[in-house]
Amino acid sequence: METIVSEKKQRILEAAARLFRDKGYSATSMRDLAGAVNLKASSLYNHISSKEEILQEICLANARRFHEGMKRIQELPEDKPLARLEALLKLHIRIATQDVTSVTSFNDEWRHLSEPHLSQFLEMRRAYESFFRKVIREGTQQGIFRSADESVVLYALISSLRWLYDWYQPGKRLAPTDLEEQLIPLLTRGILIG
Amino acid sequence: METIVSEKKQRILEAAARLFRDKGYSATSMRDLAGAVNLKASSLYNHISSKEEILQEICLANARRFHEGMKRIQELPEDKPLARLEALLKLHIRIATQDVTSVTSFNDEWRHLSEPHLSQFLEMRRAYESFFRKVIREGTQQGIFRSADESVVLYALISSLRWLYDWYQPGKRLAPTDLEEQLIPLLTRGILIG
DNA sequence: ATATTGCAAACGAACGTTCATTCGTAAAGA
DNA sequence: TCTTTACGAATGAACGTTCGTTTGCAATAT
Repeated sequence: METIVSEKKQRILEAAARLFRDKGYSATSMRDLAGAVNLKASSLYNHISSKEEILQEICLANARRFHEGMKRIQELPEDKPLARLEALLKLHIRIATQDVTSVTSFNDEWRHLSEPHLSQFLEMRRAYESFFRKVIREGTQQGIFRSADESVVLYALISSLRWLYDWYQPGKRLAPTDLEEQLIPLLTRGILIG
Repeated sequence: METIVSEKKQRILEAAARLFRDKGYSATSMRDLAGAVNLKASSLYNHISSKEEILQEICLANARRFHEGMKRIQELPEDKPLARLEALLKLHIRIATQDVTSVTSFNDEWRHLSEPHLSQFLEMRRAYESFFRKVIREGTQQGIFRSADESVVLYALISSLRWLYDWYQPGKRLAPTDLEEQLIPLLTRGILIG
């Protein structure tokens, strides 16, 4: 039984994501990673071709998640910027809580990618941020959001969710839906008028 | 003319902070750092005793900044939680905009500290967060802040300022005071009642 | 039989750090 | 005034270690 990526490779990727989150990409050695999946370092290369390929796959997988989520949100009506914004926040929260460890690589470790993957990654992120910006701008133009510096609002919102990647522990205290209920009003009230 | 830390050492620390922000602590080599201050790697050791000492000093300097700021805020009256919260946010913004590069080490690279410095650092951070929590709790108890999960509010607020360390560029577009005027209402409206 | 997986051993490169030495300057001794 | 001593700062060479990765071969699974 073979999927696109073998079961063992998947286990390696998941262990790598956890190590990258805890120690960072550069401080994680292939021997560390091998130990985490009960292998020797050399055996890893039966399943992956390089350390950086691991990082690439993790970053790319998350980039795809955001991209697909964005496409779905783009189909929501343009005259309802609040619904679109809430959907964007929900998307963030869902991705972060579903795959806590690997999102850290997506957020912090991407810079260790080398070309051409670095440029590809940055382009995808730029596109995503650009859509996020558009939603904010539309809300402001329609008089629903307070007018404020677009970048400040964008980055404040995005990075207000970053603690999730570091500190959210699945199954403990708060379920993802609880988080949504707490966070989305907290964040949207800041920009909504009235 | 000698200060506690020599002028040259200060230049090394600043170059290190920039490199640590751009590449991370582990990915920054002593040869990288030496090149940034026009020296050879071996020459650095006339001014510092180890790579980790550099990280220690950067992290400790920022921890002190937060600690001192916190002490000043603790003197504000307890029955004005909003003023205290605003002061906390202002403190964050001021520190982040004044020393953009070194705060990144404080936020992201501290984990590469070894004992006993790691424990010392974590204890200082715990104390700071604990005060932040207290301010939030007081505001809620006094009926000024909406009641919500304390941790969610705390971390959402703190990490909503994290983009500053990554992306804020001093002198460009926004002055620190502009940032305060934009950000503080944006963040406080989320938790304020009415 | 053939392909997949695991491992010990080894590779060159890079790492942080140490060392002996050198250079320039400035104080101290004659 | 000239010489000696002292010292901070910089350097190239080298140290031991760890890095990511490759190779050859045995074990296992198909």
